[in-house]
Amino acid sequence: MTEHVPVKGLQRSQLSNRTGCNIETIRYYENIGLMPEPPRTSKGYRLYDETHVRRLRFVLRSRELGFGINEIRGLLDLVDRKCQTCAEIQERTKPHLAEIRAKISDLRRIERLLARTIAQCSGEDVPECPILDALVA
Amino acid sequence: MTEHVPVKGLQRSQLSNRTGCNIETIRYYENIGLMPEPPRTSKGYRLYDETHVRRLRFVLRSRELGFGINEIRGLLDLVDRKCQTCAEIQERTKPHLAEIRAKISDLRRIERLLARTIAQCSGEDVPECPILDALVA
DNA sequence: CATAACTCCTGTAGCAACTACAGGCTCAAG
DNA sequence: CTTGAGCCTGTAGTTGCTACAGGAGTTATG
Repeated sequence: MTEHVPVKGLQRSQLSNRTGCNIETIRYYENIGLMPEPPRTSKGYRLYDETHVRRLRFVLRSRELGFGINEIRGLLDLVDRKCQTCAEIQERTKPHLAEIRAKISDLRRIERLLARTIAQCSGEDVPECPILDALVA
Repeated sequence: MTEHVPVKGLQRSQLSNRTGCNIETIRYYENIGLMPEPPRTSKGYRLYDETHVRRLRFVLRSRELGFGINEIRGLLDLVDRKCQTCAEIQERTKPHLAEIRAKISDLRRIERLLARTIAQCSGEDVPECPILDALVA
């Protein structure tokens, strides 16, 4: 009369499939407190539900948008406290956007430099490449 | 009659100052084989010279351009073998440029998304922010 | 019903590319 | 001669995962 079949709920692999999140990463997010500890079966298996799916999607989406773990922690805080306002969210998001724009312009600078250098390179079988010269200089 | 004054050469802090490289990073680069082991004084102090300055500058410049440690190892290999050709260098550099361009377009996608979302946000003191909605959806 | 194959559990080690610290010497100056 | 700086070493921490080892439970097939 033991209930060895999960009455309802998703196991880790199912949550993984639903969200596309690596199965090990789920446990990792739990360990660092981004995901709440789910209830367990009598044998200790994790049992997730739709709230976990939503929360994990939130986390994954935020990561995709380049938020760091701590930034996400902050966003989740706002969500959990349920007293978020547009103003608060903007406050967190705008500096992040600024960071991303800074990264983009960094990379574009690098791109221009690299492209220019490669263009100077004959691509022939001769030694003394202008790319290396640019690196050494 | 012991020579306790370094006859010639730079200590770690001086190499650090000349190149702007963090002093601990220098030892790190030595450990992983990007920098050669320098000669030592009788008491074990490292003694660098101008070749080390040049090599470290090469490494730092390459890092700035976004090359990973292993890519730099490859470039240094070419330099050391002294048989590099333009063609070889281009071969290593072009895929790297492609990577950087890919990163840029990723970031720009994120930037557009984030900027659009923030624009929808009233910035007022009301709850239910479209940014969070975008994240949850 | 036995056994193989699968999933789950835990803790821990590894990746990049550093950075920082602890504990011990050496060295130059006052 | 003592003080403080700078050097030495090995090791741990950082961020965001990913992967493995070793054990327990569960499912499928003969």
